[in-house]
Amino acid sequence: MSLTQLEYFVAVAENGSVTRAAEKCFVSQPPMTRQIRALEDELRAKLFERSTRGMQLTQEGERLLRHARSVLELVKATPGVVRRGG
Amino acid sequence: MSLTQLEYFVAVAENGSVTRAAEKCFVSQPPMTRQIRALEDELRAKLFERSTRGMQLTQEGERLLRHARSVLELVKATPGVVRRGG
DNA sequence: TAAAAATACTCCATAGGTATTTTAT
DNA sequence: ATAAAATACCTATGGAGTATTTTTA
Repeated sequence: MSLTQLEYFVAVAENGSVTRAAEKCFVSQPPMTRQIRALEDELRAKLFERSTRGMQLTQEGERLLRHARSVLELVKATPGVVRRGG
Repeated sequence: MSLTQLEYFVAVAENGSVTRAAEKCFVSQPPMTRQIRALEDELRAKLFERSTRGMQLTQEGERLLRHARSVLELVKATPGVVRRGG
């Protein structure tokens, strides 16, 4: 698992679509699709239902979404923690 | 910042030495040295004092150590969160 | 002078890009 | 028929290895 995968995952969840998430993240669609699948493979969990309308979170995906946001928040706080304590 | 960098950083902090930390992590010493420096560069913080006796955490390093452990704990909990909720 | 970290370089794994195909509505 | 995801293939960035040099106690 990488922080990039968590970022991509949150973006797809928030946009309901790999295509739109990829635009927001300034990457192309295929790498983002691959990272999402790699994350699903590693966690042995189906995170989204796919359709031509986009990507719909599963129950497991919903749980990962909350958790991933916590991780990314913590990471984002790192520079402040290092200088000012936390 | 990457999870690997945080793992390497914690290993160096715990072992007081890049050389020993590298052995524990089954990587060689130069990559680990480089990742630690990259982390210092990105955070614009000196994390260790270097000497021939090894690496000694600075104040900023001490703060990062606590924080990095939190991040890695959270990441480690991910598979459980996804299946059983968290 | 001996230990540890730092550097130079090479190589390879993998992340990302473009083009295309598949799928589902 | 179309809009989205998935796949195939290629490229390039960066992470890791070996050999060596620099540093400092």
